[in-house]
Amino acid sequence: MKISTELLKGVLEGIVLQKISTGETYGYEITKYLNEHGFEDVVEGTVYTILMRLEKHQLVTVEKKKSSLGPARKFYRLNAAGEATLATFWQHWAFLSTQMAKLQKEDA
Amino acid sequence: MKISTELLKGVLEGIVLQKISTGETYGYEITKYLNEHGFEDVVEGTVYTILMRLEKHQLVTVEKKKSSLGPARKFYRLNAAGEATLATFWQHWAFLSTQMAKLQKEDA
DNA sequence: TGTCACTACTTCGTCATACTATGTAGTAGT
DNA sequence: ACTACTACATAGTATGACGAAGTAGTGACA
Repeated sequence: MKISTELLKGVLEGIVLQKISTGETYGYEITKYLNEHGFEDVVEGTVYTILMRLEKHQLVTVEKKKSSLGPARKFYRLNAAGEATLATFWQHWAFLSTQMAKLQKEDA
Repeated sequence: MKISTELLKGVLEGIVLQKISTGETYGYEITKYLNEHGFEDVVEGTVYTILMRLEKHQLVTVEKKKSSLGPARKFYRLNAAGEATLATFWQHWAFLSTQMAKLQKEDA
């Protein structure tokens, strides 16, 4: 299913944070992961810009490691600020979901 | 709760469509409604730009009516295209919610 | 009469974010 | 050499929500 790009705004960053929180990972892997979990149309460029942003906002730490099958990978890990941002994200998401569910039932 | 503006992208338009679908209404009323249903910080300017967009995309019909306590109101109603867009919106929302719920549980 | 509060709509400029498109490079297999 | 896959980077574009400001109509009240 092709979700409108606008609907993904703000959401993708949260998903990337979530993915990183489950263990260090890198851009290419995140992209593949998203593509296999309902976000088929998310491309590398999008993921990399998010990762750059996370780094700029100091929510992650980065470590470059050589790979045996291709160029070096940049592994990302959440720091405390990143964990906090992720927690806030889920709170916002939960709140939004709740409100949306209510509005959808309203009247009908 | 103050939801990040980015998270609302695409969502607000859906909510406005939903609200209109429950009976003809106008900008000022929609704004008040949103403010009382979890979207406290949505301002008039935002709602009016959405309404303009809906009209431009021909998803609504508009009818101006005099009011007894203020300037005339522009009442909006969904047409067939609007109903279809609303239905699609809820499908996308449902899909997104489902995926998000899965990702949140993943690993943990 | 003048002022204020509330109702109601409009528009301009700004910002953040996702996407398009393209490019660079390393490794491995043929 | 060529191709495929892995991996990262970035310039430019479009979209949509928001801040801020303005315009108007009505009624209340001093």
